[in-house]
Amino acid sequence: MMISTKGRYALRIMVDLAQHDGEEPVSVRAIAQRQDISGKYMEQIISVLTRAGLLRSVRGAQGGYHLAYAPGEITVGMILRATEGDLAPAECVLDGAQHCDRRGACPSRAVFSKVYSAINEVIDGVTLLELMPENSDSECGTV
Amino acid sequence: MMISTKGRYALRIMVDLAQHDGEEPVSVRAIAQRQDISGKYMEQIISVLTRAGLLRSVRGAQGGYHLAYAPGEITVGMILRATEGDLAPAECVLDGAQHCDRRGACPSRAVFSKVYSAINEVIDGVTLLELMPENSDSECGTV
DNA sequence: ATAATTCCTACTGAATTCGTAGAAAATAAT
DNA sequence: ATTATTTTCTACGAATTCAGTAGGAATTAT
Repeated sequence: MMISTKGRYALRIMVDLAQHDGEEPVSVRAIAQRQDISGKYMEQIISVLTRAGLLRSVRGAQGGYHLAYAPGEITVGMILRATEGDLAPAECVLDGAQHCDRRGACPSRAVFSKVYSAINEVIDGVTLLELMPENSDSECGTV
Repeated sequence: MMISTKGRYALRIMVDLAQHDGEEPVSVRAIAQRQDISGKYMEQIISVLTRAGLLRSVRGAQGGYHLAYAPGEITVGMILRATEGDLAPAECVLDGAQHCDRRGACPSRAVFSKVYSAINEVIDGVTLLELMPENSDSECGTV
């Protein structure tokens, strides 16, 4: 179980915003109600997404959030990396094995590297556009 | 960062045992010294691997552990699943979306499913044999 | 018997996760 | 100008997981 609710909520939030792309900014409260997520918790997740540059905010009354890019330009990878951090199965994959001083015995690194690549290929290959229910071919519960 | 030391240690333990395959059983202490891992902690990890059927134990003095199968028949997937649990990015991937009552909005599931498959393909495709340093083409530090 | 070893279970400190809570700052509406 | 709405920031807390430590019971070669 490696992707926490933070990342999963982030995906739902982004899809929700994608569905209101081009309209007026959407408030935290509106998303929270639709998605049935704690508004206060969502606030923090949205703030991460905003700081990561994936969302733009409009402050004040009637304010809210909207996507910083078109749904087709935002990948699942961007969203998950912003909220969950890099999805590397081990540190050595990220830092180029700085502390891999295992006296030659470094069995895991090659596998972890492959896993890392495989994950990234998937999540960087899917955009918000494909995640939107109207474009999705696999409805929930039917598959 | 999703694979904890438990899983990483397990891999090192299994490789260590693979290198002593066919010899007398190897004690926890011996592996702990070679791998520089807390013996007491290793004990718990080894016990998991044993209960999972990947190791056989020999009790009493001069006892220890050895692989339950040939190195070529034990995959990284078996080891990681035994120690880390299933490497599913989300529950819905595992249980067939029992509690996926998201009023139709289930964007994440398809991606998570793909990630899951990609991970499994990698870890089920590598055996202990390939992880052994003498068979490994990518030495630590050189890649 | 004794020493070596697996086996079992409980505990702990630190970190992470999933929120709650409150208040400050900005802004549209009135 | 005041008010209501909304973002923004920061701190706190309960539950869980991680990475070990600790101690002793059971088993067996010597």
